Amino acid sequence: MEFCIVSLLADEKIYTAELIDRLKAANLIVTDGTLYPMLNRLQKGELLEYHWAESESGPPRKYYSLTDKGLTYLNELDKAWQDITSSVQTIRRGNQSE
Amino acid sequence: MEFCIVSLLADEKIYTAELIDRLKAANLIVTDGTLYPMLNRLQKGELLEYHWAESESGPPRKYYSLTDKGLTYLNELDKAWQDITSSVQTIRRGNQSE
DNA sequence: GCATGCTACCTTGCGTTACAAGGTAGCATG
DNA sequence: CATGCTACCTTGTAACGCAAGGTAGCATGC
Repeated sequence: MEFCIVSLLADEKIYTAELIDRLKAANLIVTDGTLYPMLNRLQKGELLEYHWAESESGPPRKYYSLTDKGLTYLNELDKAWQDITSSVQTIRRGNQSE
Repeated sequence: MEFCIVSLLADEKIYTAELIDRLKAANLIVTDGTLYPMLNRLQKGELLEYHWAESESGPPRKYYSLTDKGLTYLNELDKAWQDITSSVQTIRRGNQSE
């Protein structure tokens, strides 16, 4: 999940509702109660930063973007994800019989 | 994790220490404190069954195997895993830029 | 200009999962 | 028969995602 968030923020400044929409478009259902704590945590870890921007219709929004540190972190997550999928593939390869 | 366990038990009767070895061989590190509760849970859900078998050197072992219900469950997990990897791929595909 | 509603932010409590640590007991070995 | 190894299992802890609920800005309609 974190991997997906950080990945989406890699080259775009997005606020929470947009994030949810992007994830939904990829068939990943998440609620805002999941994202807000995660975004705050990542921001406190200096992996994300944000700036306020006014909305045309409603209250202002927090647009998040990746810091340099966050970019490094993304590369680690990317590697970790590759390791996991590779491991699962290894497990599954031995058991094609079902 | 559950997916890996169920997958490994699909065509072999294995006991816990062997399971840990197979997972380790695929670069997945798990402790027995993780597996025992999981195996008991799956067995209570009638997804796994076990039989005792004596060891040549030490106490008897519980050899687990998949039930029919467990096989159905494995197919669900397999589909779920494919969905997730597909979703992550979609997310990543839009962000090759870093 | 005030009430209503929508949007966006955030918090709290719950269930689940994986781990570390510790505990019991069978069996073999010297 | 004492020691050690193996195998089983439990307990407490931390992290994660979700559901539900809560605050507050801004727009809209009367």
